[in-house]
Amino acid sequence: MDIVHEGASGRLRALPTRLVNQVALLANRATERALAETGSRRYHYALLATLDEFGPDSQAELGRRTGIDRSDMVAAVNELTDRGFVTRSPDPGDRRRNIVSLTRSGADHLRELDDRLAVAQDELLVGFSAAERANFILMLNRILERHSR
Amino acid sequence: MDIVHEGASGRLRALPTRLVNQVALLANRATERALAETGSRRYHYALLATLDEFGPDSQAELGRRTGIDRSDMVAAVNELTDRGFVTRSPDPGDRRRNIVSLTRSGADHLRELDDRLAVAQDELLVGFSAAERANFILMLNRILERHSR
DNA sequence: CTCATCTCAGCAAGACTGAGATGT
DNA sequence: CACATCTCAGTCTTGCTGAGATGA
Repeated sequence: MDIVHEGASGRLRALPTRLVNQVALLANRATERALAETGSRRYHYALLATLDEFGPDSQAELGRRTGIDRSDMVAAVNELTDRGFVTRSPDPGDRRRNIVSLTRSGADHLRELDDRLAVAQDELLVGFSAAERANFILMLNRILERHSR
Repeated sequence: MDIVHEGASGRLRALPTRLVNQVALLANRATERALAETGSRRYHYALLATLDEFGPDSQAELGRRTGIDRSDMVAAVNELTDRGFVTRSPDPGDRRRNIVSLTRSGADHLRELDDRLAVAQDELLVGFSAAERANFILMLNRILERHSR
């Protein structure tokens, strides 16, 4: 969908559910541009960032923390193991589980993604002061909090 | 994707491009619930609202105003004509064009969609004061304006 | 037995591309 | 000729469902 603003109807310009979608589209374009040459997608970043912060975890738990569906997790972890960014090994204490761990090279890759995504944030929020940006993040988090219970 | 907030990593909780996507997911769920029994989707609403505000228009122009792709416009207009909400007729002045017009019954349907979508907005923005809501809409519109040029 | 985990196959919506036919 | 419009066929990504196999 092309981002329409100038010629759009008043109803549409005042409809939060639509505006959020239009902005999400911009956000995704910026993200895709930022990650284009890395071979990674946003869900790869979510996985690496979560492993970095919480340490090795089962696929099910990673799904809960990142929002990635159990169905899509398999392929995502496969892709990261193929590139040497994570390892997958059976949990000795619970043989249903795979324990996914971040490798050194995965941590390096994560840092590169961090840098590139920072650019995408700046692109999306051009013209926002630090305070406005913080406020925007706050409002989004408030909505998510309200709906996560 | 399940909306994750509590257990998510700090990086992800502070990443606007991701937060916007998560909120868009909530927005879409609310919209789908709201429109579920109407037989219409959000792009139908965008079309009807645009026709109501700007009057009969060609498919190409409707695409520009709503952001619906030329490719998807054909089916969308078909669906609305099948339900009697719009009519499609050749433009006598430019025979490449189809002129799409809102019918009386389409205008009635639009009003019903308006009501239902108002509920979805309230659902998405529960707990927001009128001022906060206006501010949120403003920030989203600022982002869209910055990127539409 | 119930429940959790991992995996696979496949669906649906939305955004988008390429190309052809028609007409300006 | 270049260009705009409408249409069709098909792709890609993302979020999701259902079901089977394994094991706690």
